[in-house]
Parts: sequence; structure tokens; C-alpha cells
Amino acid sequence: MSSGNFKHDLFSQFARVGKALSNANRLELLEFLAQGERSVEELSKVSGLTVANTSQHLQQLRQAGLVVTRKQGHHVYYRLTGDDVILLLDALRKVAEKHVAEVERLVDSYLTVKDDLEPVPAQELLERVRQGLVTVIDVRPPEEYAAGHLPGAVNIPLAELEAHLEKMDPRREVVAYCRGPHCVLAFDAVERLRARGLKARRLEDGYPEWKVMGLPTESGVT
Amino acid sequence: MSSGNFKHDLFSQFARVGKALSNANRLELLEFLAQGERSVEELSKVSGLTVANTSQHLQQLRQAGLVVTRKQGHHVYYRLTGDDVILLLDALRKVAEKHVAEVERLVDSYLTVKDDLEPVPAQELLERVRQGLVTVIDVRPPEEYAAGHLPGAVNIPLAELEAHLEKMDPRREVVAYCRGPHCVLAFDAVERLRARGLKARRLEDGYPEWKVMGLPTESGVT
DNA sequence: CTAGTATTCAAGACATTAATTGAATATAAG
DNA sequence: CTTATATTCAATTAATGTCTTGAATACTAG
Repeated sequence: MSSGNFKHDLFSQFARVGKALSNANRLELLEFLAQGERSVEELSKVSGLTVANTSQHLQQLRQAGLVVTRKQGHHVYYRLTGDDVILLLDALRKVAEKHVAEVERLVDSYLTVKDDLEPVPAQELLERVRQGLVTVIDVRPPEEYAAGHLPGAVNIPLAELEAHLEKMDPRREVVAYCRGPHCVLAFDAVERLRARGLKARRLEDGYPEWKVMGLPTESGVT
Repeated sequence: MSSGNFKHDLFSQFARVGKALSNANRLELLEFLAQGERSVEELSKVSGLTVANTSQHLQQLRQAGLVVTRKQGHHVYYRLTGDDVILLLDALRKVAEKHVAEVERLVDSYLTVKDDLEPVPAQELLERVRQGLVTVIDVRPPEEYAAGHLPGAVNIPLAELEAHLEKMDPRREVVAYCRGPHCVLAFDAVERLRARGLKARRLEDGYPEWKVMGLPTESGVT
């Protein structure tokens, strides 16, 4: 009887974490935070929520133990509590992808040529990079790139892609990546590159997943 | 931006899975299902929920893609959709446990600081118990108490403490103990007892330490 | 100290969720 | 066909969650 209570209390704790994951806006915030530390203002801008609303969601995430804060000057910076949170988000994504037919439908409808996009697994990319066979491009904004990126990756934010196209060797394969497996930036980049006749694919995962897998990374500007 | 809607829709799908994990009862059902296929009736019994309520929770789990059903005779059998669901539950548990531990640590350090609750050393308590000077209460759950406790200790789980307050002699000192030197239960008990004007302190150690010191113990129900 | 900015808090409107109850459906056995 | 049983559906109530608005708090620069 009291063990029933204990058990129920335990599941209630787990449920608190589940609750934190039960809202699309919070999941989006978590994805941004998977890139690194962010202030409330930045998160508010990038998510399109009001600052107050963003703050409240962040506090829920903090109460669930998913994020921690650091105060500096005017700003409060949030970051994920640890890598286990990234693993959790990944597990969630995997289950959702596999079982929610709706997700597939959405991805399909967005990507006109889904089959052609066959993503490159992380291990395979690492191999090919070591052999110098591919050019890896990071299509995230420069700040995120500077905070950490794949070794040898060139930072080409989506907006600047067109400008780089002419300089690229059409015979050399390009692999693009961004924030996560579903980050649209990389999809977009691949489509545009292909439209110009380049051999382009996208990395199966994003930068956070790559890092969590223990694969090598670099940081700073090249 | 055209990717804005797509992105939000995608996160909404992920949130559906998160929602399924946001309730203690559903998590308990999932844990049972992790052991294998179960009928609604079995799940209802083991979770203590009404059949209708169980059925509704199961349907939410099914809509989130976490479980699937099979019909046979009178019964509908539910089972997890796949091993990735188990991985997800594991990831959730890990994050939650870490956070819970963190909370416990914080609470402990907070309580230890304001510890003018001068704890009673084991030897001193043994002495005073022999002289019949104090009432010793064990605030752990009954199962743990039954497995072994201090001689003469009365089992009063924290939840039942209030009910016992009136029966206690305010002039007699009470010493509380639980699982270990940092187990919060005893701190809590002492605080509550003092709030009622009783003379209360806590044992410096918990039951495991007492036992390891080679001091006498009892087991079973009193 | 004062002004300006970043974040949090508090209160209210509105939507969603959980549990209860009683009825409806479906299956198998007599 | 009728009956008993397992499950689901539907309607209600109480509780909880989300977002908005405007004010309060904390920090820095001047």
C-alpha cells in the first residue's frame, strides 16, 4: 500500500519529464538548446513566441530537470542539463518517426524527391571525410557553427549558398547537415545543390547527435 | 517562411508522443506492457484503475503509436509497438532519475545547513533506549521496516505521522531515523514533530549504518 | 541615483485532460 | 436467439495547461 504510493510517486516524477515533452513549443525550444546555450531573448526570437511565454515554457523545462540556467549581465542563459537529454529527444523522435504515420506523410509532402535524398549515416561520412572524398558543409548560422561543428566542415549558411555554388567542383560530392535529423536547412541545401547539378546528400543526423555519438568535432572559425 | 508550418507540424507530432508519456498512470501501464502482451482487464487490475479509465489511457497510447492491439475471443490484447519504445522509456527514466537525485541532494544540503537538529549518535541512542528514555520511530515504508529495524522502534511511515501525533506524550523525546544519514524522511519527520511542540531529534545515521556498526536489530512486524 | 533592458511574476480567459458513471457494442457459449 | 463478459463510447465534472497582458524585479551603463 505504501509501496504503491512510492511507486506512484516515482512514476509521477517520470511523468513530469514527459509533461515537459508534451508541447510542440517546448520541443522546439529544446531543439534550439541542443545546439548550445541560449538567452531567453534569442529563444523567443527564434521560436516566434512572446518573451513571457518563452520564459514560462523554459521554467517548466527547468522544473522537469531538462535545462539549467546561468545568469550573466542582463541575460539568463539556458542550456540542456546533459547529454542524456539529447538522447531522450532522439529516442522520442525515433519513436515518433517510426510509429506516427502522420510524420511520414508530412515529411513526404514537404520533400518532393524524398527517395533521391538518401541520407548519409554518421559513420559512413566520417570514413569518407577521412579519405578526403567529400566536402562537408554546415548550413547553420555562423554562431552555431562557431560553437562547434564537424571536423573540416565549411560554414555556408543557407542564404549564402548561391554565392558559393560557382566555386564548387561538380564532380565532388557534398554532404550538408544542420541542427538535427529534421532540420529543414539541410534538406533545402541539398535540393538547391542538386538543382545546380551537384552531387549532394545530407547527413542522417544533425550536429547534436554527431557530438553525442562521441565523434570528433571542432570549434571556432576556420 | 514555408518551413515554419512544416516544422511546427512536425514538433506537434513529437509532442503527441510526449503527451502519452505525461501521465503517471500511462507510464505505469507502459511498464507493465514492457513485460509482454496484456489484456485490458489484466492491466486494469494491476494498475488499480477502472476498466473504462484503463481503456481510455490505452487508446491514447495507441494513438501516439506506442502500443498496438490484437483481438482474440473476448479479449483485446495490448503490446508495445517495438523495442524503440523500451529505449524511449529508458531514456526518460534516466533523465528523471538524475533530476530526482539532484533534487534530493539539494534538499539534503538545505536541511543539513539548518541542522540545529543536532542528530543523536548511534551509541548515545542505544544507551537511552536501554534506559527507556526515548521513543524511536522508523519512518520508512513498512516493507523496509519489516526487513530489519532498530530494537523497539515503532514503524510510522511519514504519511501516517500526523495521525499518530495526538497519541504521543509531549514530554517524551522522540528520535526518528530512516534509510541513511541523508535520507530526507527523518528530517521531515523531526520538523513536523517539532512543529507540534514535541521534543524530536534524528539519528545521525540510517538503518544500514546502524546494522553495519554491529548494533542490535530486530526484524518482522511488531 | 536614474534610465533602459532582460527576465520573471501574477491574473484572467480559454482550451484540454483525467476520472467517473452509465450505456452501447462485440464476441463466445449455452 | 439469448445471455454473459470484455471492451469501448459518451457525457459530465473537476483539475490542469496555455497564452496574453501588464506589472514587478534585477542588472548595467551613464
